[in-house]
Amino acid sequence: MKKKLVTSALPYANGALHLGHLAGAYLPADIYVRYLRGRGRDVVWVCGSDEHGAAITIRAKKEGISPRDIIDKYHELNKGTFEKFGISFDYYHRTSEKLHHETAQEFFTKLYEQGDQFEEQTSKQYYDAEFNQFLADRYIKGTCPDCNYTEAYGDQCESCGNTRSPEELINPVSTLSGNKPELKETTHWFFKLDKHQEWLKQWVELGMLDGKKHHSPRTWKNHVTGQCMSWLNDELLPRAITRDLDWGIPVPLEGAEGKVLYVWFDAPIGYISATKQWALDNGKNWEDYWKGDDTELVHFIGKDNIVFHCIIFPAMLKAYGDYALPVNVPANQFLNFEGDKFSKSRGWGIEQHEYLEEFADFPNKEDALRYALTRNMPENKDADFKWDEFVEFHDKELVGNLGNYINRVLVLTHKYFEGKVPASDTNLSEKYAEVLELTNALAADIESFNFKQAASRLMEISSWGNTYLQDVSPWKIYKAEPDSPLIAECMYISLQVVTLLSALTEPFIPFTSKKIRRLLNLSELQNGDLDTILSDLTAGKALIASEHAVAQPELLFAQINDRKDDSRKLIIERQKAKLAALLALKAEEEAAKHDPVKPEITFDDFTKLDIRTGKIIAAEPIKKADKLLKLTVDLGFERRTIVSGIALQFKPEDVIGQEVSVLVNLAPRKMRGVVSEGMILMGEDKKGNLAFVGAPEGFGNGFGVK
RNA sequence: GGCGCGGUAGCUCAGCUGGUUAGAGCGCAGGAUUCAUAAUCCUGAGGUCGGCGGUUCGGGUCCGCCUCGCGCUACCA
Repeated sequence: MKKKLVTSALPYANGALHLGHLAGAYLPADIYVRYLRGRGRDVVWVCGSDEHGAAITIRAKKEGISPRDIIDKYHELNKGTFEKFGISFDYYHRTSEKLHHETAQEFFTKLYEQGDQFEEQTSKQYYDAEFNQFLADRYIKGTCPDCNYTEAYGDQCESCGNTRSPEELINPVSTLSGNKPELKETTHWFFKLDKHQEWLKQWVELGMLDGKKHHSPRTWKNHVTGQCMSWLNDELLPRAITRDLDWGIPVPLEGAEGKVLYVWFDAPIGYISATKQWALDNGKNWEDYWKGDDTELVHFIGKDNIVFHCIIFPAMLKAYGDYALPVNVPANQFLNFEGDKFSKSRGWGIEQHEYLEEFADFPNKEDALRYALTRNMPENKDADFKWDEFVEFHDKELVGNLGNYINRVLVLTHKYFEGKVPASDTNLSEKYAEVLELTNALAADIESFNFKQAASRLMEISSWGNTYLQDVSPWKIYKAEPDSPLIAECMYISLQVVTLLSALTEPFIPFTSKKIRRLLNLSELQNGDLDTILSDLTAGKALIASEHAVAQPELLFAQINDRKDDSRKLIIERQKAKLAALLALKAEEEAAKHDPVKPEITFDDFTKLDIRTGKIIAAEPIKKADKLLKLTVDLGFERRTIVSGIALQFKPEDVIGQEVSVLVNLAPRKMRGVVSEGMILMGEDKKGNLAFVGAPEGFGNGFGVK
């Protein structure tokens, strides 16, 4: 069996993680790795904090603390929270470590020395003269040309959500000095991704690498292959891998002072440095897990990371040479929260550590959440986390099905056999048949990354147990014939199934698994134990021996909708009340929202605008543009072609004859190949509905609007 | 406009390379049972598999067109 190297996306050490993150890249990996350990596989699972990038330095500046303060805080928080949820990384590293800096620099240097992997490009970028430094996109603020939001960043406007580039911003300002930045030339290194396009395509589409079969593409998820192919069928472009910034990994070249590796270049190398550190601490050789034919790499990520992990990082690894490429990248889609995206700024959703605090008095809260997230994992499409579903999974499946089953078996064992596993000469192979089939299916589900289905198999197994108990009904037999061997047989088999469940639950709900082991009075599971149990099951052997004494029954889960104790229910009610309050607040804000009044201008400014009345006399759609209409406007003294972004709301035939106001002295601009000579004035309401602003019918064309 | 993913019972979702009467859980209706946390077990009702057309002996499953949802991307002077 080959070694396995498993990675989970490195969390950015600039904030806490929410439930969606857990369900996306950490919980599935944990299930997978725990399972592999149980099967006795040689597996290493690494992760760590991603601690570079401009977002961290900007935040530090804003809060008057150092970047180090921020990354230390969130590294500790995220690491600790993962531990509390039983997320069992072998190593949780951080990219600010010296070992990582060295590893990333060495990686860069080796590619650089090959001569044909990188190219230098010089371009003009904004520069802050006072601080003597180039400005990363995030360091530039200005007015968004789309929505007039005055605090838009150079890479994105947080008000309208559109992506930006710094040059588009109106009145750009450096966030460092507050001055207007100047454009200045700077040189950066670009990774020539285009060089790798051909083999990448072969690799993703056919699973072929260097003329050999590397993996079966059918085992990859549709949306993963799909997104990769949409990139690979297009033209890949060289990507900048350096930035002008003072926080990060210095570019290890002469004359590259003030430049660092771009975070996305250094972050995935974090998987390598984490493995190195783990190997150092455990007396292993990291290269055994990264290089050669005896190892398999699997990346667990969210869908936003697909391109990095399936195209860019593999290209980097291949360019370096020797490294194994991932055999699968089981990216999950996104988890929403009660119908909307998780959003820290809007307070929508719940973070992992918040959950632990809010549910402090909820018994088995870790497994309750792990289970709910697993059963509703966004494996192939976006999913929605709802408290009602959380309650349902908990009370119906964990309590009613699994917990109840185990309790029934233990109670009956004590009732009829003084807490000892009875003896029986039944044919286990025969009795195991259906359970074995379900168990094999569960294992296959995990190995093919179908964790949602695998979790439901657990329920099928305990459901089989419940049905079996019901079919035999030992309590009925007991009334007529207390010494019947059928009772012993039934309990003997049921105890085997409970023992099996103690191991099968481990990857999913490890805290519960541990409890079940304790109730059965069996030792804690070790690596490889699951494998032994599965082969015993296959061979029809006993998993728990006759005469073995089990512990006193104890409930594994406390029902939420409990008639006698509403404490758990109240916790859920509190969460729901929070949601209702947020929704009310949202509606209120929505109603009160209005665009801020723009900065004052002079009358002279106003008179520069030449606005005239006009009438649309022709209109036609523009090819390959959803939102644009090509309009011909009669201004009385001339006719003009004007391109207007109204096609989503107005059909060409509806606007002909429309009276409009036109800004006529606006500089012409070409859009989708059509030159627009002016702008039609439109009113726009909160929902984006548009209305023409024009003189009444018959007013006449070409008159000034003042 | 381009690209990707999805549209299957009231709800949440499974259905691999096409093959007999389309499945599960929850919910609903009826029944059984009392070992068990009002838990469990059985039975039942419910779907023209988004729409139209095509390939095929046969299509939820393949192809084309259309439509709706989500995401990325271009365009909103």
